[in-house]
Amino acid sequence: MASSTGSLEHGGFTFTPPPFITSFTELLSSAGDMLGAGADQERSSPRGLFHRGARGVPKFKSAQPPSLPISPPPMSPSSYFAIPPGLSPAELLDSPVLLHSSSNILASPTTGAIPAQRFDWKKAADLIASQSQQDGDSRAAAGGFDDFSFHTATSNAVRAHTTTTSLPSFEEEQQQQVEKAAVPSSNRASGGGNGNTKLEDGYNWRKYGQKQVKGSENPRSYYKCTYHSCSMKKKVERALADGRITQIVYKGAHNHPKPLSTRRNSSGGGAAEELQAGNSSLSAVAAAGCTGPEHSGATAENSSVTFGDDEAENGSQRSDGDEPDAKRWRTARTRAALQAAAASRSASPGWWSRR
DNA sequence: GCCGTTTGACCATAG
DNA sequence: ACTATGGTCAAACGG
Repeated sequence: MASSTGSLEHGGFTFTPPPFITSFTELLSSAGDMLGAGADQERSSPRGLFHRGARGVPKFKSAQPPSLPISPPPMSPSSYFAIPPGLSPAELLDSPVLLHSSSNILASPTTGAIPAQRFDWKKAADLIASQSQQDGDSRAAAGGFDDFSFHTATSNAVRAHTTTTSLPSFEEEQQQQVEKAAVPSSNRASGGGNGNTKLEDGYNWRKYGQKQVKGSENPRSYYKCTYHSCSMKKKVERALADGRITQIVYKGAHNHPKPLSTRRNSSGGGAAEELQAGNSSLSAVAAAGCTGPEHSGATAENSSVTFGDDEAENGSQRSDGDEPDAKRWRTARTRAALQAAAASRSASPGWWSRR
């Protein structure tokens, strides 16, 4: 649905990208481009800004050179970000807004952690200004974002953005969100068995792979939502140096509400606690659709669901959280694995022939 | 024993 | 057909 590239609205807070921005990645890439990265785009991204993924669907590909920090446009952040009257900063902490910071974009992906206290707008502006000068690139002018603004909204849940310029792929079931973030490594899941896999978005994730991707010095981790039958996945790129997350790409959609955060996992506070403590950090959101992936069955087709509803849903959701589901899922998976193993022992092809 | 991460290998797709 | 690359799997490992 067209809304997948449309406005973001949450709790009276709306983000409407300009028509020329067909995806947040593009937006983010544009930021990099404006910093002079454009000339290196092809080099840093062998397959271009977007590369073709499976089934010919354009997939996100960051054009950001590995060492180039994502920076905000050289304009006053306040020009496109403002807290609507009646909306407290605390509420914003749970709103899927997009913010830029000097080296990252602050936002809430699906839940929205906005460590506002960590963000220094002036610093960001100064940085971008200096970088623009350094590059001598006129594209760094703020004009590119003139049409880019946050709007405060009053109520209506979803204002489906009926732009007709959305990419077909975004109209399909899969939604991808790209986040650029800077997350203190101390907040990250601490390897081993008890890592907090909730990260900051309130969902439970299980890491199922890691790769060193071409064109980036940062390893990319692959996560799946542990919720039973949820197809949501995300890719997280983390800086080797400090462990900060440099990019998060969401793929798919949650088919369940956000799990309750009242339960603490073995590693300490849950996502909610982290958020409230303000030391978590997912920073940017770039929802490919106006619905967050957390919406039940939120496909691009039925994305006219409200974030507000989601929040309400989260507050009153059933008590069986996702942990049991995760366990069930795990158990089922283990069982399946055992069965497969048994089968392979009797038959012959190994696990590698599963496909 | 449970549960999540790590890691090497395999597969799919694009060029 | 071949190569490069990204995505996924699952055994091994560790807390």
